[in-house]
Amino acid sequence: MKENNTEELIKEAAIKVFMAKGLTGARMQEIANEAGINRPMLHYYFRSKEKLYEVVFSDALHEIKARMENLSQAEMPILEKIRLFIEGYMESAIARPEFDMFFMTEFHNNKGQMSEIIMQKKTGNSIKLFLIEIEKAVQKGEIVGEPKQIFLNLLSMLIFPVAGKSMLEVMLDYSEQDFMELMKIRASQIYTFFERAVKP
Amino acid sequence: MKENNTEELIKEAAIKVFMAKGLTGARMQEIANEAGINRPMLHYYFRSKEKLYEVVFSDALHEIKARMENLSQAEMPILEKIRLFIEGYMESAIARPEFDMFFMTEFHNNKGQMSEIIMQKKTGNSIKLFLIEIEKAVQKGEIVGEPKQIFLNLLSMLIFPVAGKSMLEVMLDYSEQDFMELMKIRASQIYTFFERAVKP
DNA sequence: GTCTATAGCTGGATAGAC
DNA sequence: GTCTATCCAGCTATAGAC
Repeated sequence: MKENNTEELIKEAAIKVFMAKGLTGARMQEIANEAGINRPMLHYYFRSKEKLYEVVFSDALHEIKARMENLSQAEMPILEKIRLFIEGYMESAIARPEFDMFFMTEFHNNKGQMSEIIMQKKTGNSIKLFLIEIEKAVQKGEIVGEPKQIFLNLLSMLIFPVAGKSMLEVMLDYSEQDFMELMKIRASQIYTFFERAVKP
Repeated sequence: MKENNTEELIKEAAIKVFMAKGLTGARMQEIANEAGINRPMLHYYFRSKEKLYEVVFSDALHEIKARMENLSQAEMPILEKIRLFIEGYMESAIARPEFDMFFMTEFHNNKGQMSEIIMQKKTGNSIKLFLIEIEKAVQKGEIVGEPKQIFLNLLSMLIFPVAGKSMLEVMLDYSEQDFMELMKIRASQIYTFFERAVKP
């Protein structure tokens, strides 16, 4: 049963290194060290660096997709839906804060390929659906503002502080702990801010 | 006078390639192609890949620093100061949208080194000063909210859409032009949204 | 200053013993 | 399945002619 164990060990190590350094920045030696094994083992289990990366990527995509699909389809006021979405997103983001920056980098370095993947897996649909719901709510007068822009504001407030963790820690002179304190209350803070900004 | 010309040509090409692929992802050959010269010329002018990167980095830092120091020190209502800051930031960001993502990546890959640079150049100070101004304004009752969080919301709305350009274009199925349309009206949209959210 | 040719190294991948 | 030794491609960097 050592198979599963080593394979899992490698994957965890690979997540850590690839998320931190990216595909080109990561070194197979570093992943091997992190996993406490030697380089040839990586190839034994995953054949090549690219293949290993693909596995890590596709696991992460699965989780990010779930994070984005947190919008309830039930009948309820738009602000209540958004409140639930914010809470779901932040909960997931606190558990795996590396993923936000990882995907921003992926899109940046690899726009074409990402576009194909998103189209295939229809991950973009849930986003567009969300936007449409906001448009309807604005038309009905439930909330006020320019739909695309307020949606962009919501996404920004959710994603940026998580993706920009390192940047903020340096700029604001925060420790990892200060940052986590900020994140814990963030869901409710975003909601309050957003609600004030869009309430008629 | 060909010196200046070629040197500038290389720098522009290097900005383009480094910003898109990062230090490890960029290839000297690609920079040479982009500049319309051959590889040895890059070394003739800048000695090494690292040195060339440092030049590009330090130019970009200079501009980003200016972008962040747009907060007027004159006596005026906090919301007016913020309005001017938003406008200044967006104007600069539209001219050089690559820089936002570049620095997020730099901080992410290189937190320790970035921390040293920021401390030396005191770029962090203007950020902290901004935060203090917001704290004062909240105390005086000019605006309402948790200072750190509303500041974070403002930064998010400014930086994320620019840094996440590629991500948003794919997710929302936007062309480069759709995106630019969105950005043009963004400064005033952010201000309106922010004002509604923090006005007592 | 600009080019061609080439040295030299880093790091991914594999052969083969155990 | 795991390790040591080794190969080889890709890339940075430089020597040297013009």
